Amino acid sequence: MKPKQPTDLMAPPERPAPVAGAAGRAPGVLSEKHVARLSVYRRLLQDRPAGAPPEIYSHDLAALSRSTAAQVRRDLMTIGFTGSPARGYRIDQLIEAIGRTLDAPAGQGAALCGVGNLGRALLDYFTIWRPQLRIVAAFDTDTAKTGRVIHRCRVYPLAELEAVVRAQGISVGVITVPAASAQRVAEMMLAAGVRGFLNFAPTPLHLPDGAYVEEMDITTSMETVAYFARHLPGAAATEKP
Amino acid sequence: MKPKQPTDLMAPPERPAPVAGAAGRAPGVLSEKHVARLSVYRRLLQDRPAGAPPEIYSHDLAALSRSTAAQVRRDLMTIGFTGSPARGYRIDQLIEAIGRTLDAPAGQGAALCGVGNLGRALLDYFTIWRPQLRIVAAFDTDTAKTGRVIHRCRVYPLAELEAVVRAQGISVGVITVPAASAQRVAEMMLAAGVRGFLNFAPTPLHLPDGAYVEEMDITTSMETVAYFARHLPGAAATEKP
DNA sequence: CTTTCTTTGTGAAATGAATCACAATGTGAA
DNA sequence: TTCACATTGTGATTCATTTCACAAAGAAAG
Ligand SMILES: NC(=O)c1ccc[n+]([C@@H]2O[C@H](COP(=O)([O-])OP(=O)(O)OC[C@H]3O[C@@H](n4cnc5c(N)ncnc54)[C@H](O)[C@@H]3O)[C@@H](O)[C@H]2O)c1
Ligand SMILES: NC(=O)c1ccc[n+]([C@@H]2O[C@H](COP(=O)([O-])OP(=O)(O)OC[C@H]3O[C@@H](n4cnc5c(N)ncnc54)[C@H](O)[C@@H]3O)[C@@H](O)[C@H]2O)c1
Repeated sequence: MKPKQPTDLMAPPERPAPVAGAAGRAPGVLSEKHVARLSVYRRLLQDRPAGAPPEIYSHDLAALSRSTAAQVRRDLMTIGFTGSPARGYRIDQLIEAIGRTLDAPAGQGAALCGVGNLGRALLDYFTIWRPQLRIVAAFDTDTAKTGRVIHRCRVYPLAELEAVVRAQGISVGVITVPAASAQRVAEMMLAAGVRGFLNFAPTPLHLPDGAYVEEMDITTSMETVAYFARHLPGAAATEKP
Repeated sequence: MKPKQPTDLMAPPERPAPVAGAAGRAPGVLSEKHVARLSVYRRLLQDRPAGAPPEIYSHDLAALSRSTAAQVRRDLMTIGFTGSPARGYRIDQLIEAIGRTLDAPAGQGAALCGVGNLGRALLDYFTIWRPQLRIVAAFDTDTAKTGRVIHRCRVYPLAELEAVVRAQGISVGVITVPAASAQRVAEMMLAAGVRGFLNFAPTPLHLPDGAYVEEMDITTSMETVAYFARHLPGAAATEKP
């Protein structure tokens, strides 16, 4: 009946507890929500049609991104970007300012582990990607897949992970291996110097502080959507009457 | 200089504003966060090894799911599930209780639109899926893909969407078409009766209240991970010195 | 030049979510 | 049977995020 963790001899009762991907942010570092919204703003602004005006108001950017005008202004405030009351925000400058915050000046490399159905789709998707953040190496245990180049990305055997990650200074890892291997592969990447993880396997990763993990849990997202499809205001619930 | 939205003649200044997928929840309906965590709890409990004990403590479930014991207890409280102070929570009963909350008693059908790289990977992934929530139809404009059966799922031409969705009472839509088509395809699905959307296209969908949308923005997730890989406490930032 | 707009930037307030902390519970050991 | 103790359930509290609301700015019209 003893608990696994015997009430931590001399620490306060309940665990310090990780909230999001990693431990509490350092000062001056944005929150996950801010970063995510800035990423969306930038993409929407970059995707604008050619003839569009060179400025934009907070409420127009809000409408594009399903946000609110106040939220947009707050977000831009956090990166110290200012506009003019009469003309709004300069789009080209805003894109650049977001880039200064989000992008690594010298670029950043990512590695993908598990070149299966999903891994190949992602490799394809990210080839058409800006040089600031690219998948520069892939790894798999299947010898039918290693040694080849898929979607311009070389696929290495897993044994070479440490060497390749170190040599290329890769800091981001994308995990698309079966659930049973995800934890082990993540630890290998961490040991090789990877600091940020995007995990598609349906198992939460357990990594120490000093690693940031984002769970892309498609199963949970699907279940969430299904739940709200039934519980929306005015939904007669898809249940037998 | 006139704004697109002329300060809403008689509504309060700034828009009511959608926060998450849809409008404010009805009373008695869980929050997105609660639903997402419950989904994770259930999957972790179902995936337990055979010999594991039939009960679990909040702090053990918390450790599995990267949550906290207090959080777990709160979540179970919201669905009215109770355990015993001495033995914890009965796992079989808990799985069932979560199912009563998350699953539609009569099952729920989903449709996938866009059978490309990502769409095929998802079809494959969701074939091995419990009957409570299944992808029962796929749609594409490419005649090379329609008429066939991929991963046990029939692929229909887009023109048949309305008829098939209505006939099968499909309530969930998965969007994996190119960004330029996403909004149009979503509107078709909505018109046919789909209420919940999982959008993989890198453009936010604009649907009226009465639809729930979850954006699976892989690009943004990737940029977020890259950002925190550089800004973790103790990260020397991947920038040239 | 002055008036009339609309918008920005931002303290202050409101809302929402996570955490704390502890009384109540009940089990197993003595 | 009684004691000791780890865990549950939950009100209260803290923390984070969003929204409100308004002073300040500046362009256009008269
Ligand atoms: N396919 C999807 O749409 C989808 C959706 C959500 C989640 N996922 C998850 O993503 C992961 C991959 O899915 P998939 O459909 O691509 O599976 P898959 O079986 O097609 O691909 C897995 C790949 O990983 C490789 N692999 C296995 N063990 C490995 C190891 N230890 N190191 C390196 N490579 C290894 C295999 O050789 C294979 O190429 C799974 O965890 C799955 O649950 C997939
Ligand atoms: N591949 C990935 O890993 C990935 C990652 C993130 C986001 N996405 C997004 O998901 C979407 C699909 O990506 P993909 O790589 O599978 O692209 P893809 O080009 O391989 O597939 C697109 C499919 O949609 C079909 N299609 C096109 N227009 C259609 C329409 N109006 N109605 C129905 N079907 C239509 C095409 O025939 C094709 O089969 C894109 O929006 C992409 O940006 C993909």
